[in-house]
Amino acid sequence: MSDDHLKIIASIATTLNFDKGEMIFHEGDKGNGFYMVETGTIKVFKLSFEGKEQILHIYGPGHAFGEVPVFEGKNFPASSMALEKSVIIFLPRDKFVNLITSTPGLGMNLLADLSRRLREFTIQIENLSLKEVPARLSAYFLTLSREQKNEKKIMLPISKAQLSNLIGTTPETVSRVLKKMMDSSLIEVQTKTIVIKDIEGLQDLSESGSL
Amino acid sequence: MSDDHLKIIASIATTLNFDKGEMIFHEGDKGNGFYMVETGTIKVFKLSFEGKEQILHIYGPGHAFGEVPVFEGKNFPASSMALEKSVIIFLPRDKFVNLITSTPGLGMNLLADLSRRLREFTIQIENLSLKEVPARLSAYFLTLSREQKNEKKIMLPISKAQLSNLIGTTPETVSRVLKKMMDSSLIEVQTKTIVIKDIEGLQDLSESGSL
DNA sequence: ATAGCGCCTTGACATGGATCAAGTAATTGA
DNA sequence: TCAATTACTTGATCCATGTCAAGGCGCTAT
Repeated sequence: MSDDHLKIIASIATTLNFDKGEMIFHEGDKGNGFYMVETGTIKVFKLSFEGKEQILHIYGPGHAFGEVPVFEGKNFPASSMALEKSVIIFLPRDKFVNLITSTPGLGMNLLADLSRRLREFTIQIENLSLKEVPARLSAYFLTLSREQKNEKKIMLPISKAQLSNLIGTTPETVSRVLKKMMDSSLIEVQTKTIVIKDIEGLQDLSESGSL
Repeated sequence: MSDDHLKIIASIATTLNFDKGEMIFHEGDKGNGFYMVETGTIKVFKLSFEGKEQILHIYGPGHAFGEVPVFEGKNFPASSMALEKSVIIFLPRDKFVNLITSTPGLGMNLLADLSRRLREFTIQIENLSLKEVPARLSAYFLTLSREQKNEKKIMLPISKAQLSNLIGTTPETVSRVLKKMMDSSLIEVQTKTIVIKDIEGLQDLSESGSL
């Protein structure tokens, strides 16, 4: 979203504070507006009947979320929680809709934003359905490596437990796969830091391979 | 999408014919426009390295698809194939963008459309990650039952092989699970027709249960 | 009709990853 | 800084589902 649009939005929005672990909205709630991360980190996730969690997104500063029900006039398809102390901008539905219709260009930006998210879901579905855990983990590290410019040394922005819920597995499996990746000299792990030792190997693994 | 918008679109679009099995676009192609099914059925899908397929959408008459790259200015994140002889409406990118910017209201409709698709993906991810095959199959039957108004007797719109790719499994597993569902008197299967005998049981199964 | 070809079913087997349980490391807060 | 809580690791076991292989059913076209 452009800076101009951000300023317009900020001027009519309210800010909300959330502590770590606090819920921002629940699946099934009426979608009453539009949210944006100002500081902190949030997750958007689904819980199964038995309490298992699948994370759909992790968003940091500048990211918008929770718009889907605004455009559809329905309720939230997933829940959201602050992963740390966070400041969230909130824009009520009616003001937001006015804004879109009165601001040409903003609509196109939103279309692009939703499209990007559809693309990401496409990849997530592909990963869950067509790839095994080692491939999903490698793909995640490669994504982090691209996002953080420090190509070889990446910082995990979330705990390994959250990571396992993001890639659709368990902490135990993540732990075991990380070990195998170290044994194969693909990476080195130090708590929250991962050093990529063999980026080609990681790329192969993320596409097809097994360990 | 409203009838008015459909008419406007039809007036500047071209129509394309596809035979069963013909590709409409390939993952990675430049997104050069926007498609809509006029007659027939199409699938949007991903292929893994090893050739395994995950179907993302199955669309019939009236459904738009392939817009994501238009808004993003990138390439297709998935491929599309006609599942039967189909007529497809195609609108080139530049004409489409003009149309959106010059037609207030259309943008909001598109936002709603993309939001609906995000919601569907959310459910698909939940299903793949948090539910087992019997739950996914039941959920699919319940969706069909809602879509087709003939509550108890539903018609499979696709082959069981395609169905297995849609719910992220194999024909063998579908076959076995269907058998178990018959043994439990949840459904009756006659080739392409499914009769729901115990809708409550199916609902339980789609949420939590195993057979 | 019936031959032939896909689609579907069934069985035997292999395996990735979940779960349960116990121990170890790392953070947090008083 | 140390205790307490939480996060992570490791091992043993189990199970759902994938894979391979063979057989049967049902369309479609001649």
